[in-house]
Amino acid sequence: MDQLLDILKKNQLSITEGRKKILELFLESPGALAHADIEKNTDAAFDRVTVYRTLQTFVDKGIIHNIPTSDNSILYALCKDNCEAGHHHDNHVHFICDKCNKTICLDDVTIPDVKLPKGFTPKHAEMVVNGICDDCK
Amino acid sequence: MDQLLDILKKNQLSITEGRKKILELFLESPGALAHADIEKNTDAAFDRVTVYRTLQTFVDKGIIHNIPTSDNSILYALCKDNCEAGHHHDNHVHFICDKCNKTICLDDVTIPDVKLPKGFTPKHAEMVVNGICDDCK
DNA sequence: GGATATTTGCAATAATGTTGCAAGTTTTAC
DNA sequence: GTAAAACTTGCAACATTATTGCAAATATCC
Repeated sequence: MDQLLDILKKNQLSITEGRKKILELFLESPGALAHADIEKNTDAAFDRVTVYRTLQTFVDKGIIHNIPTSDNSILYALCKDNCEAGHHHDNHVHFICDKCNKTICLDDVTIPDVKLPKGFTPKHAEMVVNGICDDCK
Repeated sequence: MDQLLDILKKNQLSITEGRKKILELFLESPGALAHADIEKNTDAAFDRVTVYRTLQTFVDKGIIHNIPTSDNSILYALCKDNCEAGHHHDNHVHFICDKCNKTICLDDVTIPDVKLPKGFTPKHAEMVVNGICDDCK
């Protein structure tokens, strides 16, 4: 309960119904959420625009991060505590289950470094693995 | 010139203006292309629908593959020769330059295996690295 | 509690992607 | 080479997804 307000306050965001509800969804969800999931789970209580803006705000503040997927749907997931605005520590692997279609943050699996060709300087890496998750095995 | 027809024939596709032109763009381009890039570079000579369908056909045949990006735009890039329908060998890292915004296939950099938690079975992995490319360094 | 700042919802608009179908093109078979 | 069959294209209509301006509503600050 307090965790919600805590996160919003720490990021200097006004406390509003929409932000509380949407953040709650993320805290409850084991995996990542798409915009559509959020609309569904809030019974369309909030305008689509509000959802878009809230998600964008959360991304800007580093509360959530987005996950690239092979089918190019937009997914968002909670960042770990040590994420700060503009400085995500989301260098973990994301797993998408082919069966239940859930996206799971594997917080303990860090993305390995790769050796790039000469002249290339890496800044950030993303890694997404598809397969069968623990629940569906 | 012949390379174009070769690829189309090998994949049992009819030779049409649209397919030739779009495939030519991929052969000429050093990096990945978005649907918008293709429309721009063909002077809108082909209907949007045709471009969508052509890209889909190429993906189905394994001529091109799509690349997940953090900003969830859809990018397509040529597959290496050994790609076959349904069996892409595109297990290489993609690099997106923060400066010139180009996406480059690092064909020689294979995606490393990661150790997943118990219960997770991997099927396929994607890896995208952001940074500065060889041209912009 | 009231002034200020922020957020929301609505409306309009833009961008993106999909489907059915008739017309046009390519391929195949003769 | 030609005609039939198969496939591809363009158009129109539609669906979905995302963005912006602005007035009304809400939250914050004092």
